[in-house]
Amino acid sequence: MPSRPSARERVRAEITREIADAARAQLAADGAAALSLRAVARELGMVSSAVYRYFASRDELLTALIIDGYNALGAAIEQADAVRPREDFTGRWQAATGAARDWALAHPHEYALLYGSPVPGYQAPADTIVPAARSAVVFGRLVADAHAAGALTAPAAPAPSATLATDLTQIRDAVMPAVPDEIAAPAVTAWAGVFGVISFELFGQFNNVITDRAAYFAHATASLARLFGLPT
Amino acid sequence: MPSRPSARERVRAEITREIADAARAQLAADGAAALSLRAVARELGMVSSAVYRYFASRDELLTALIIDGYNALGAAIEQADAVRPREDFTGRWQAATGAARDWALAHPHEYALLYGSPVPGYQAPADTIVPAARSAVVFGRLVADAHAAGALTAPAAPAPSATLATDLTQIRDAVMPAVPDEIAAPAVTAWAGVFGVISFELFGQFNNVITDRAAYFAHATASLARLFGLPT
DNA sequence: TGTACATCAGTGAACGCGCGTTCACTGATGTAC
DNA sequence: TGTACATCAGTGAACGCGCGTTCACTGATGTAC
Repeated sequence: MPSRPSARERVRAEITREIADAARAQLAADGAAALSLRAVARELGMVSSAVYRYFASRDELLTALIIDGYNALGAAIEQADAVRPREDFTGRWQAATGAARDWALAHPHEYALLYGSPVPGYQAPADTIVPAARSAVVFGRLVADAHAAGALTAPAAPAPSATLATDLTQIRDAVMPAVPDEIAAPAVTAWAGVFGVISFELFGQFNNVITDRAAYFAHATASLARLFGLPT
Repeated sequence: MPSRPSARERVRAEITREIADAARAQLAADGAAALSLRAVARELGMVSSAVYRYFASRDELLTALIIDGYNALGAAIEQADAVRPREDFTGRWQAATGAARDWALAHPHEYALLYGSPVPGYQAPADTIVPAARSAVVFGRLVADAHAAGALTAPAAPAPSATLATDLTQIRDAVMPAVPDEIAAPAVTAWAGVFGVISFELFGQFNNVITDRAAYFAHATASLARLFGLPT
């Protein structure tokens, strides 16, 4: 492992990136099911077998796209959260959820790859776990910050059962330090709810139902924030 | 249009059903992307071109499966709701949401077809609109009943904006008679949230996060009910 | 600085597969007189 | 009741397509002495 990459290594990294970019463009255009190694190779003027120098299989290429997608979404949410004042918890919530929706609308096929139906025959490897959690980490910190500041009014929600408590302990340790179960549990639900609303919008469930999607989304996230006691 | 179906018509209906059943079995086994007219024909011992006597294209077969899926899910939710006492609104909510989850777990690929990523290249025709709304109708009636009985405490949610109000008027007329905007809006969000939680569970977002899925789901739906003022 | 060898990227052909859809046809089932 | 004709289900071959992956190979780039 040399301290500086050799010329060969730099070229290799460059072409690997080009392949991933071409694949991402194809994903954006036609969706994950239509993603093909041969089409990517064609796009780059390579012969299809050459791609195998860079990715061992179609699944490995797909994994790279999934990781990139989680990171892109996570980065968008992080940035939206970061530009708000730390104590403006409601503003951070609105910014973070809005960024999630904006990213999803801008990258519908990538969003579908991450949060839609699993790709048939594809098994996500362990490398995707950390990137997948990236957006949840931002959100968890927001909840933890708000709770630490005493900004959350304990929600009138049912107390989590004992079995659920062990799951919540893990979640707390990972992303929501010091947040009690009565807040952590509905916080997870609020988070899942946000993605539920985004998916409904993107996957067509709001066709013929909601026309002013942005207004509805703002209202929905404001409602969901109440679940864990954040005033909106 | 004869008053009684002829023998030929009955046979035709029978075989049409057999094709749809075989297609559904294939969908359940491998998912929508892997659904192929040829495989269905093979399964039934027909030649692939014969299927075209019954379905004009693969998309038309897919449409039939989607409609059947919405109807099956809708029927499951209807039935769960129907066996509870009419005034037990909380029980009806738990039963209806639980039935939705149970059906989704029992038919993951069908659920993915209805609520997951859109099938690439497939455009849902108007025939799917009514069946798609079937489960929402059950839920809307539950909310309307609870509101009429005075069982809903007006939720401390933000008032819907003016643009959103026109959408809510339509929704109210269609499925939630007499329910005011301040309740109808968060009710839609609660409904979307339920499917968000189900999708998170089914599509793998809870892997390494939630182990006791049933306990979590019960807690999540209890929380979500609060959004529109239903005590749990 | 120059040569010998090892590494690696990319080629091109091939394997074996499955798909949706069309079309001219055979033969059975129904209908009208 | 019996015959002539129309309707329709199902056949089999074909078209034209694209896919993932393997493999023996050429030729360029890097490395060790």
